[in-house]
Amino acid sequence: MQLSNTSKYTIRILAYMVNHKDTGPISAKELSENLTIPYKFLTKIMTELTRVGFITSTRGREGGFQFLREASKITIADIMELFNDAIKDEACILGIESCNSKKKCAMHDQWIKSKVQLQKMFKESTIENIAGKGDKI
Amino acid sequence: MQLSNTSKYTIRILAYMVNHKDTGPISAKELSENLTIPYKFLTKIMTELTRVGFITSTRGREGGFQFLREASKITIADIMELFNDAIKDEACILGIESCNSKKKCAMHDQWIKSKVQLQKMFKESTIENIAGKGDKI
DNA sequence: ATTTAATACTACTTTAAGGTGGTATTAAAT
DNA sequence: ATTTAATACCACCTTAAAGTAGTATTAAAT
Repeated sequence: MQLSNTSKYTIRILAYMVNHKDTGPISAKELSENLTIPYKFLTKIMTELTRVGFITSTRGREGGFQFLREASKITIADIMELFNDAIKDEACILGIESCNSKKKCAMHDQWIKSKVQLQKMFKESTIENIAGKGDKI
Repeated sequence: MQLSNTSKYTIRILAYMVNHKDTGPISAKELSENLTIPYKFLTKIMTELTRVGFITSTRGREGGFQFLREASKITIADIMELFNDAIKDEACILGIESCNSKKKCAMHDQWIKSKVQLQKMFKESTIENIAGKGDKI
């Protein structure tokens, strides 16, 4: 019952990028060192984030990554979606295919309540608005 | 962001057992067939549930499994705990070791709210009280 | 006693996530 | 032109969860 490492890393990466967006492209090296994320794994993530258009990359010396989509338009839910980590509407907590409001699993009602609240939270949390919060850790 | 298959299976198994507790021991075969859980994987789970004292087993013909601990004393949180699936109090959603109320990660406040609600839900849901609910699916 | 139907145990295979290594490509700085 | 510091790509390794296979043990029914 937790996020994938890939989603966790991505959130921290993008939040870091918001907090350092004035000084030109940010390199994978800087991100890896400051966020203690394995370099090679991080570059794989960055390439993917570039591919889907969250960020752009500039190759070569002085290159790195910058936002393409506005940070206020990227939600935690978007990131979870990207890495197949999302809580889908139809997802049954007991993994039952045919579970829905007409034919419920044993935990349906409890779970619906929690699920809606979680989904809302993840959807309302944008990279922009979390980046300012929290301490530098 | 979901339960492990092992936890999902266990919840369904124990709920089924509550709903069929009058007719003596329930065999792994019956559980496997009625819940469409792979037989061999299910027996592994049953052995574990026996080992930790949720249920007892009787070997040999006419044998099977029965509750040892009362179903009203087994919560979803207990099951998640057993299979290393629990949402621990100190668990940071971004996976940061040193994250706590004094030194917060960027998502700390949002997550705390959801986390508390989830933990409460899982703790208050006992096998006994979910077993009666839902449709037979 | 033997058969049958059950659990228990041990070891293996498969799958997906997480992580690593090496090389090609790119572009600024020299 | 060459060096240097960056991303991109491709293939591999590791780990843990999920699932499978075979055999030993147990006890009721015959």
